Amino acid sequence: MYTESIEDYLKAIYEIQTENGKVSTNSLSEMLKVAPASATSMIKKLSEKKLVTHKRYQGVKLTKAGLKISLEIIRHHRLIELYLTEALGVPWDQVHEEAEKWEHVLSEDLEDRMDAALGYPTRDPHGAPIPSRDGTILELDSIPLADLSPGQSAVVDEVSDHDPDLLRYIGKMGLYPKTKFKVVSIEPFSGPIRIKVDDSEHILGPGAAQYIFVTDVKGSKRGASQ
Amino acid sequence: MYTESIEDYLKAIYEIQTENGKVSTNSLSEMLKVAPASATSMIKKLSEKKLVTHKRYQGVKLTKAGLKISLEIIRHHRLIELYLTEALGVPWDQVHEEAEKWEHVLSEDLEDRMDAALGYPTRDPHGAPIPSRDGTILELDSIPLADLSPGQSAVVDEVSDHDPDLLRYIGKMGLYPKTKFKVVSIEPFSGPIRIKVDDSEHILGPGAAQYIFVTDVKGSKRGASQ
DNA sequence: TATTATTTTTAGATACAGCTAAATTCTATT
DNA sequence: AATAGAATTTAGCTGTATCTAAAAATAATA
Repeated sequence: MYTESIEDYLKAIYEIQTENGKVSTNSLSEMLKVAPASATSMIKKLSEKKLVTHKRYQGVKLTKAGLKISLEIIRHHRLIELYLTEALGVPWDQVHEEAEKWEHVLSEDLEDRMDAALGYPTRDPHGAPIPSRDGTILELDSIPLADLSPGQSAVVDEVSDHDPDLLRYIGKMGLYPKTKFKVVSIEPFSGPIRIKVDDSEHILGPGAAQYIFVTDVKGSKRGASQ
Repeated sequence: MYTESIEDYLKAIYEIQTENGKVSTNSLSEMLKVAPASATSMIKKLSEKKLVTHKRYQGVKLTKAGLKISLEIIRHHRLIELYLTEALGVPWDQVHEEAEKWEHVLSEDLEDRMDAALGYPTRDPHGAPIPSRDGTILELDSIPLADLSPGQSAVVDEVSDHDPDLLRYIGKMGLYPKTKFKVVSIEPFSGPIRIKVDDSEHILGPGAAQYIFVTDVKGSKRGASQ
């Protein structure tokens, strides 16, 4: 077994790798809220344990072994998030924080029990795919809501789970995963977006629209505002 | 918030205090499986934080503040044990180990949700009382099964939860808390005990009978074998 | 290209919680 | 009361994960 800290780093590396491609020392230190020097020394340790490859001054990349572990932790995290909402009614903006602690202490046995109790789910409450036990994960091809054009309709696929305020904001509009909506208008220059959900209209800040990913886009695409 | 280690020590001190009275450095080091010197240095730290009182070479005692924290952790532990058996079907010999890890990461909010989901229970799966949120705990006056006399009947009140093998052994005989049984015979000199549970007879080693606590004793008491 | 700015790494320190070995204090026995 | 044995404490060391400050390497800009 690895330390909690090692697990946190591996998970962070996976997430940065997936979202941004390159994983720099700084990006890690920011995500984990530690000093850059701390990230450097942990990278060294991970590298010695063959969990990441690292060329000095050139970022890190997960090895096969490192990827496996990070997906295990992410599986824990997402199963727990879903379990907490389904079984204990925890609001979706709180489950991330709880799961951050629980993911490190979940036994294989309990993982299986939760999985079964939830009916072997594939998505967490924010729409993020839950990796399978053997370490495969669904690749999403959803796009930011901000990229849609007026008149288009789409279905919410996933929302970012890091900011509870954002989640409450999104929740207030009912924009949960699998919710269908239509774009009424988009003001240019990253202006507000008017959307219609279930016949009620909402105005969405572009900051939020960046973190809502959608799929099943229908309707003609007009020139997107840069 | 206190470290996991501090919480473990406080919990151990409470348990030893309750079972044995005096809490020595050695008893702590044994229960927590650390070297005596490690216990000494932690005792020093707890003393500085006013969580225990300590006179050199004379054992420790929880302060009011220390007692409060230890009961909080024990509440977590026992709620989690019950939750895992009730909600996820974890066998009663496994819940202790899981709870040892979970107790440290349970938020107040989740504590309340589990409590409510379980219907505000007062006992854990082993019959141990669950402290209330405000830090009160039921004092049990049950006695070891080993102290009963042939012919007496009683009800299982609590069983020790530390040894999974023992729990499986007890479980095989159906001696769960609230189970009524009758003592058929007790061989002298700490010999085996014959008991009748639901019309089926079992033989119980005296080692086990020491860790099963009973209440509601009925029938005449004959001279107990020393 | 030379210089500045940014990023990353090294060096050295701190806190935590554990360890062993040796010294101290208490308890029990002769 | 003296002493042997057990319990406890002190002293000093280890490993993990963090930090700050300074040095080195890379990237950006004049």
